[in-house]
Amino acid sequence: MLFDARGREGQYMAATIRDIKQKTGLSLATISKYLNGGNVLPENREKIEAAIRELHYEVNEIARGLVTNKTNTIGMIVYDIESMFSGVIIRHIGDCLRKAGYALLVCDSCNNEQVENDNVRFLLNKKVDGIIVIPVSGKEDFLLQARAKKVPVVLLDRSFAVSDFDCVKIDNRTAAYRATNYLIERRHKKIAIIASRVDYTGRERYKGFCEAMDQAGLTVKKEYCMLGTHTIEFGHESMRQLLAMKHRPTAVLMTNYETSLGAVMALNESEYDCPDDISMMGFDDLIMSHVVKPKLCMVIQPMKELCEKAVELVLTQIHTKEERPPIELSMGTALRDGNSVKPLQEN
Amino acid sequence: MLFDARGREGQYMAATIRDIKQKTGLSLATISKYLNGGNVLPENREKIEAAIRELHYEVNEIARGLVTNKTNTIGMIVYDIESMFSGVIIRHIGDCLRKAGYALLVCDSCNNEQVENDNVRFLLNKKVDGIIVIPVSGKEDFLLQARAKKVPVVLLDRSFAVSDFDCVKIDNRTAAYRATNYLIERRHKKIAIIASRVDYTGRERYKGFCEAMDQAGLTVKKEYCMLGTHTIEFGHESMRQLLAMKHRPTAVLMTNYETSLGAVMALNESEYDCPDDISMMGFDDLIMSHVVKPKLCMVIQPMKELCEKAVELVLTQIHTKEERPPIELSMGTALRDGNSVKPLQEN
DNA sequence: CTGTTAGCGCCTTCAG
DNA sequence: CTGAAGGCGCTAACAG
Repeated sequence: MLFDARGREGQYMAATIRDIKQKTGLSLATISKYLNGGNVLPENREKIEAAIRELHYEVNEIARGLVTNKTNTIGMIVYDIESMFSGVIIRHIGDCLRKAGYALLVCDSCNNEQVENDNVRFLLNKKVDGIIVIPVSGKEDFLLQARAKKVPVVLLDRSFAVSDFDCVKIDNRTAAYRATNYLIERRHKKIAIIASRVDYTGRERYKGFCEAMDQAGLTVKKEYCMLGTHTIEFGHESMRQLLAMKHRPTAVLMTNYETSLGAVMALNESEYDCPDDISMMGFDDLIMSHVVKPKLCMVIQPMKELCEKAVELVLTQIHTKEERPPIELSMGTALRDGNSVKPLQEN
Repeated sequence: MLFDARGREGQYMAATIRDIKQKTGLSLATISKYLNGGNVLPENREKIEAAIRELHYEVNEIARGLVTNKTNTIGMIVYDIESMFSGVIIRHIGDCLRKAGYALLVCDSCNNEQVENDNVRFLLNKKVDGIIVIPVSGKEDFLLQARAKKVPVVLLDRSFAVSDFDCVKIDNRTAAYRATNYLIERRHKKIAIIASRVDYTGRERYKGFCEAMDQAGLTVKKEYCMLGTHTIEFGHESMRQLLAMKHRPTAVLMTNYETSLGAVMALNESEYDCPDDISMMGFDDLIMSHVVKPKLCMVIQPMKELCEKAVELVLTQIHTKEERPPIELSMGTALRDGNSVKPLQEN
């Protein structure tokens, strides 16, 4: 049995502010003030610091949080932790937050709205100061609990049709519009698209695609529009179907990372060659474009900037008490060249 | 200004156990007991449940944790959140934990020992009940703080040379040994290896490689041994160098996911073809093998089982107070066939 | 089964 | 600048 300075018994008890009170003879208030950066007489400061070293004292953030109602922690909810997209985002968000003196708490929604909902509860329970979220779908109900508790929320990458929350994303419609135009300019007419119909982002990209086609006087063939889930599987199956068609498209636009991956897989398993048999244009460069041969043409999102802005938004929400209307930031994208699109001849 | 039942004022105050005491006329103890699943008179239970609904009461886990000294939360520290390997692990760990009624708190070490160290502190501050960690390197110093506080720790995938902590991993030496043999059986003699010298795991795999070579009477050429960091960049640069050699190896063994990725990238950028010009064998199937052409031969780790065991180990540590010597679990691997290894002719 | 009384570890008024 | 007292929200003994 161990007994500490206060005569408590147990396996292990961390030193508390009281232990250092006992050691220094100072009052709790003085010590607390020191811990929070207040002014203390030099000799007292000495004493306190010595005691802290000696007792290996560390502030109990839980107890502190209980009274201050702050944790200096931001929660992040990603739709799918297995997606490389999530990994990159988390890395950037974490970096920004660290610099700002905040910690990050990550949750995985497993592409499941129920889990997503639980995640918000969990973070709220952990009393995070704010939440950054890449939602699973287009429904924002699960965020209402945060709103009710006045916890700042920022949407990242995927927003909702009409949203009441701060949001940082790319201009999805324009991005898809330009990517489609890139194909059209190279004389492609039979263009297919693989997009998510689950999230708002996917639907926006689909619209950009249609706009570009319409504007070029090209008809959007219904069987060329593969609208489904935001998954590798869907990308794979869609590409498989497209390749099996009697009238194969000459080009395919994959509008997110997962479906891009799946489509490439399907192509590799087939007897067809890119770009000779079919041209491909992807979304989101995450290493994969370098691993795959030929190098994919892709729409590039400014990941780091997106994250910086998202962090900036939560932190300002936290530091300004007054309510303000939600801010929606829309950033531009770039088109990165590759060898996966073959210019067709004038027919 | 809002005033709640107790006359407090402020922007927003969650209902507390006291509010429901006021509403029901019951004592704190009774309510607390109800909340913790104790037996309460039916009529009182009614009252309490009504009050909870009415006030939207939710337990404040922070306050609860302060007194129980438990959080029902496990911390997980991964060496690099951008690695798909991390994503897959986190998903599985999260699933297991959820089923067991525990929450997961994820930290990214950014491949940086300093950050790794901070992460442990962070988790300890958050009073997690246990920690599962995939370490950055072979040093275990950063875990001593956890040990000092008697917080259970389990190492996953990467262990240390001599470790004092529970650990779940694969039999790295045998895995590499078999992979090498696979190449040797196909008459390869000039075999190169790309491995990490940073972590214990990498060094073990290197040993397995050497053993197989020795046993087959083949010499391990020094310039064929690329030992460096566990990164895409290193894999890329190593493969570049190997391909540029006058006496190119006929086969390359990439001993982890990151270097496998990098090596494939380098190959794609080169004028060489796999398996005609060079054969390749990778580690860790994470979709990539399907995206890459030709399909890679790979060593497959039982990811799900690894995670299940890791969770099992932390939870038992948590639930049994007695100290016991550390357990080290070593699981077997499988070799998955592909088209990336060309059998050579009898020379 | 219920109520009372102490804390958990810390911060924050207020006097001095 | 310092000290004493009260409370954050909840649980854990005890009595009854």
